[in-house]
Amino acid sequence: MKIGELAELGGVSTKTIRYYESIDLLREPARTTSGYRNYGDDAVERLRFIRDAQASGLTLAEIASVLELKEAGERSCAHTSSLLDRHLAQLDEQIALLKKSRTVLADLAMRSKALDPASCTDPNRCQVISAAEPLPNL
Amino acid sequence: MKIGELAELGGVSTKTIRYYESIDLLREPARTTSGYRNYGDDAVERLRFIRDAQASGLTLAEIASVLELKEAGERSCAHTSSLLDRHLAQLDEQIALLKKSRTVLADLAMRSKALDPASCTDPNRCQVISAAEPLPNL
DNA sequence: AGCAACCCTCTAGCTGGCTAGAATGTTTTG
DNA sequence: CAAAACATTCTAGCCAGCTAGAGGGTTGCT
Repeated sequence: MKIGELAELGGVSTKTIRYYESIDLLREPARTTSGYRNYGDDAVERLRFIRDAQASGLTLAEIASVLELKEAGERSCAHTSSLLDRHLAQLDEQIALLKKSRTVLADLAMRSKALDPASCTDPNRCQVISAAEPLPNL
Repeated sequence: MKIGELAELGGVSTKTIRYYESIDLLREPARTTSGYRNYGDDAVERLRFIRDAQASGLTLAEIASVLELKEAGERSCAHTSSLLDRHLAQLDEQIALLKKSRTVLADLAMRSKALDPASCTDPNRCQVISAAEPLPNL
């Protein structure tokens, strides 16, 4: 199958496929005599795996490492599992941070509505924002 | 005050200050005869305002627009207020998305531990990941 | 006079995940 | 047999927010 068909089946663009190849996420496929990439059916599987793994929050680099391990004959799911665990922890952290931000931001928004605009005179300061606690880094 | 001192007081690097100037977030300061940037005390306020606003989740572009309005003599906090409201909505959306992702990811992680590794043989697929629902885009 | 610590401008690169376009070659369809 | 639809490689750019380095000049102290 040619790159266009693979792109169609995998739900990505041909450019994306070539890009994936360039970062060694997809192996170089066979070529036709005229130089066109010629994929087998397994390429669709692999592409979909990438898409699903990406949707699970793994970066392309991480996906590459999973695929590499699998290609090397690694039978265990431990690597994938630990990646997932790590992402779960990150996700929790992120959610906590966002919630904290939300609290502060909601506070700011309320304050901005209660303030007297006429008292807002300093061009380098904003009462709404300056008066608030700084948020944790996102 | 010279750039190094301002950087120190503002908690950023001198490179960052020059960068902010390059994107018109900071105005061009006066210069000494030898060409050094020479800041007044208000620069510290402005830099801190930028930092605080950034911590509130505003992008540098948005901060620039707030500062621009203030410089133009805008007395009302309406702009800032609406920016904050918009960010609040975005934040809520983001949190909801992350929570959804978290649920799916936790499910995946559990599944990966319950699976029999020996049955994981297809180098292009991973039972853990392929079996799951795709997550919403992050 | 020498040296460190500061400052200047300018260009280029980083992160991640692509996307766009130029210039060219091939395959398929009518 | 011509046109369209596909394919190729290559270079360059996007987003945001910086950071690094080259190759200089200035300031302040001894």
